[in-house]
Amino acid sequence: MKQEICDVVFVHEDIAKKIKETMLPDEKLFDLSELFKVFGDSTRMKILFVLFESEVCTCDLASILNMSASAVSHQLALLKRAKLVKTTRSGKAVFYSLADEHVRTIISMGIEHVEE
Amino acid sequence: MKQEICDVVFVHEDIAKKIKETMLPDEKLFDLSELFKVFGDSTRMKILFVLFESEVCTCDLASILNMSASAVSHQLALLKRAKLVKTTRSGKAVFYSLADEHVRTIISMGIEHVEE
DNA sequence: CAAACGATTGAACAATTGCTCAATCGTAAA
DNA sequence: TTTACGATTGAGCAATTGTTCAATCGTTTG
Repeated sequence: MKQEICDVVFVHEDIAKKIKETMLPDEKLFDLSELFKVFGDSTRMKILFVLFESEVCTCDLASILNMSASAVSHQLALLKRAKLVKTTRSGKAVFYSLADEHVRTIISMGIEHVEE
Repeated sequence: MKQEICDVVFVHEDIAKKIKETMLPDEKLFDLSELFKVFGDSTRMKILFVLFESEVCTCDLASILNMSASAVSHQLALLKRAKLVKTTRSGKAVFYSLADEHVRTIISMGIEHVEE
């Protein structure tokens, strides 16, 4: 039925088949989009940018971004779940930093793109 | 010695000041997150991945992704607004392809990351 | 020990987002 | 011109998301 309705689908069915074969599994495409999603919020992007510059505590982040500690903490928890940041406790303060060079690379790349 | 207290806000005020100075303007950080946001949805990621492989029409995309043409078209419109894809009309069909090499690079990078 | 304080957490709420459905547009064939 | 069909669009709905608020945790200090 779909074949009758849309000749195009018919004409391109072999292409479609080839593409389906080279497609990454849905799960990987999902993971990939989930990764980008974490960078896709301006609050988190600001946080990441700050951490790109320096290791700071929740309190400082809240101050720098002019947000509540709670809001910042919620986003930090999310970033940590996504393994983009890591923590060190020092007394009452918890210091956050970027998890690895990979994260730095992604941020750098994004900045380059935006700076164009 | 990231030391005691959150007088912290006070103690780290100079750091905060420095960071604020090196911060990209909010607008750019916003644009940056908006860019990533487009990649941060699995439907759009699938579409982009298909276009990474080949130029295809809306109808083919719908077939390949097993989605309604309407749903696909909505996402394509969004991708076009973000200038990640471009179009060519050929008769009744509209063919979509990635807008430029930059987009390919971002996708490649993401795939590499996920393939690890 | 109790108080102070930075950080975290869960519930609730508003805003955003992605899909469906129905209507419509644009192009080509009858 | 009329019909067919791929594509697009807007309204509406459900799911998701980001923030606030209040309560609580963990550590240090009095």
